[in-house]
Amino acid sequence: MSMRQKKPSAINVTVLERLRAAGLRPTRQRLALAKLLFARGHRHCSAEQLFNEAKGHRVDVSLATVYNALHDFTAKGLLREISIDSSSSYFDTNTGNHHHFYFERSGQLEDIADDQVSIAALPAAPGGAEISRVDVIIRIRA
Amino acid sequence: MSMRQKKPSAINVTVLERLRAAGLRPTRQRLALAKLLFARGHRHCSAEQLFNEAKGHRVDVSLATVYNALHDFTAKGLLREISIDSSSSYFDTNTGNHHHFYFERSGQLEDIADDQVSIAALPAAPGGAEISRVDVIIRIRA
DNA sequence: CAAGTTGTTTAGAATAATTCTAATTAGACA
DNA sequence: TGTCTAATTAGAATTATTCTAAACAACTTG
Repeated sequence: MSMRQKKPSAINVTVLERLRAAGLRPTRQRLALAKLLFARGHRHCSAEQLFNEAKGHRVDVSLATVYNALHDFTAKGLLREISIDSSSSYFDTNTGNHHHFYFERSGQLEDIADDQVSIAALPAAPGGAEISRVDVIIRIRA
Repeated sequence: MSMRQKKPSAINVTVLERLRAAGLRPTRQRLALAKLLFARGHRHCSAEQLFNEAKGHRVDVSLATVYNALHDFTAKGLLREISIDSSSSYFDTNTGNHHHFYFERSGQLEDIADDQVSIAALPAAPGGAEISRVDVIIRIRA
């Protein structure tokens, strides 16, 4: 009967279902992190950012768990990993086809819808190999 | 009169001139590294790779110097830095407009000439900001 | 619902890439 | 040549990330 016993809200249910559907055990930590990631619209997030956010929300997880969760989510297609800057990588909750603006000054990323960029004349992959994806990054200086 | 006294070859002269033109003091180490980088066609290279190559050629440089030189060369427009993989960055001797194939299996990069990829309908940068460059990376799985 | 199995979490150590520090060395130019 | 200043260096420090091995918790079965 304590306040600690949460009744499952809509967001909790959908997040839980997403984890299960992906074949990931919905543990406390994964649920909490997924909720932070997927609660509202799409977002870009580094491991460190998510870790700090979790701390802010009194979610007690280790940094190792954050890395594990991000990689597990990525492996199951719930996230997409982007590396623009060799100093750290970002995880994008938008896993569909799309591209990015990268603001060099702030290190921020912004999505560009797939249909905003049209690539004509993509060269064939050498040796008929399979293209796993095409990333377009538009770097903004100022 | 010793063998140690090298007479400047064509490549040495051009490399020396390139450094001077870029406003970089042509020190022994920078000359040796630039020679390795620019001797023949374009190439992609990590700091570690260049360091090992230097060792193989009995060029006695520290890893810190390799990093310094690569960053100095990049700052002066002699190289372009690319980060595809958050685990390490590559430096490309081709500083003109062009794009890349990235072979996920081997970690190798291959240039794609600018005219092989045509991007139509680039979105305007938010707030009229200046685009510093557009990178297209085609990832090859197999 | 108790026990067992397996997948997860964790703190902390370990690693890898890169940068920093402070002392030494060496181009440039008078 | 001597002086000035930038470049080099070894090694320590830092940062992002991964590993390790033990503790734990989710699912399953009895």
